[in-house]
Amino acid sequence: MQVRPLVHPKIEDVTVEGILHALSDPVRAAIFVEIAQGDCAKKCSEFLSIHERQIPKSTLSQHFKILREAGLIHSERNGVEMRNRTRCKELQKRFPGLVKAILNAHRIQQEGR
Amino acid sequence: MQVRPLVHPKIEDVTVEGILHALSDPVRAAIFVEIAQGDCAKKCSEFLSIHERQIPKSTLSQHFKILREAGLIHSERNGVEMRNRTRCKELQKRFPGLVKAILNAHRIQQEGR
DNA sequence: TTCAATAGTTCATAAGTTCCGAACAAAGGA
DNA sequence: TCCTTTGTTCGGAACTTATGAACTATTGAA
Repeated sequence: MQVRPLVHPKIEDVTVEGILHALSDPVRAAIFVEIAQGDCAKKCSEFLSIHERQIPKSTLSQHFKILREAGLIHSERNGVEMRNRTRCKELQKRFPGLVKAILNAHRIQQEGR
Repeated sequence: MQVRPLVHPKIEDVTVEGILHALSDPVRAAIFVEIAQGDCAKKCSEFLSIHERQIPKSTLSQHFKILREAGLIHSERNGVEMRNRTRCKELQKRFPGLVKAILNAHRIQQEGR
């Protein structure tokens, strides 16, 4: 086994399909919402438990990979852990209003429970 | 075999996940864009060919089912064919700006080709 | 009323994707 | 060096999606 380098697409290669697919999963959407809300980068292991659900770490690792390769987050290895932050500013330039509308819709849906 | 009645969720049961999943497929996104643009209801068979691609009709039928059950379109049997229109107005009330931002993002992506 | 044509659905299965435990890698500290 | 922590990779099971063949349902013509 060998650990491959992290893949971050160039902003012009980011697709709507990729973004929608990544955020159509409730766990990934919840992770992204949390990363977007916090003002400092989050590490992966903070999400081993989310919304009263335990996520195995191999699954979590895949979720981060999908968010990263969709262009939604930027991940950086920092010693033994990983710092994740959103690419909202770049995304806002490429697809104005998209990420904001999705986050807003998720908030509306949460509130109606 | 038996043909089951069409399922249209109540607008309050429509989820962001469902919408994003439905529109994360390029064929479904293209179908939805076309239905949204036209000012009259479209029938399914108009999409047997889309973006230079031939879609088998069983596949097309599944795509319409997914769009319908995600709450994105309303389908009505009209004689031998089906009339499909979007539920944009209701969706705009439930998740303001969401559908518009997605359609806009798809347009931006199309233009950059 | 019977037949054929048209539009779309269902079913079975093949192909593809996702989930998750076990083994691994990489970095830091004792 | 060895242990701990954090995250990745691998492989198989579980789930989802795509598609051809067979079907239903409606219409119109003979």
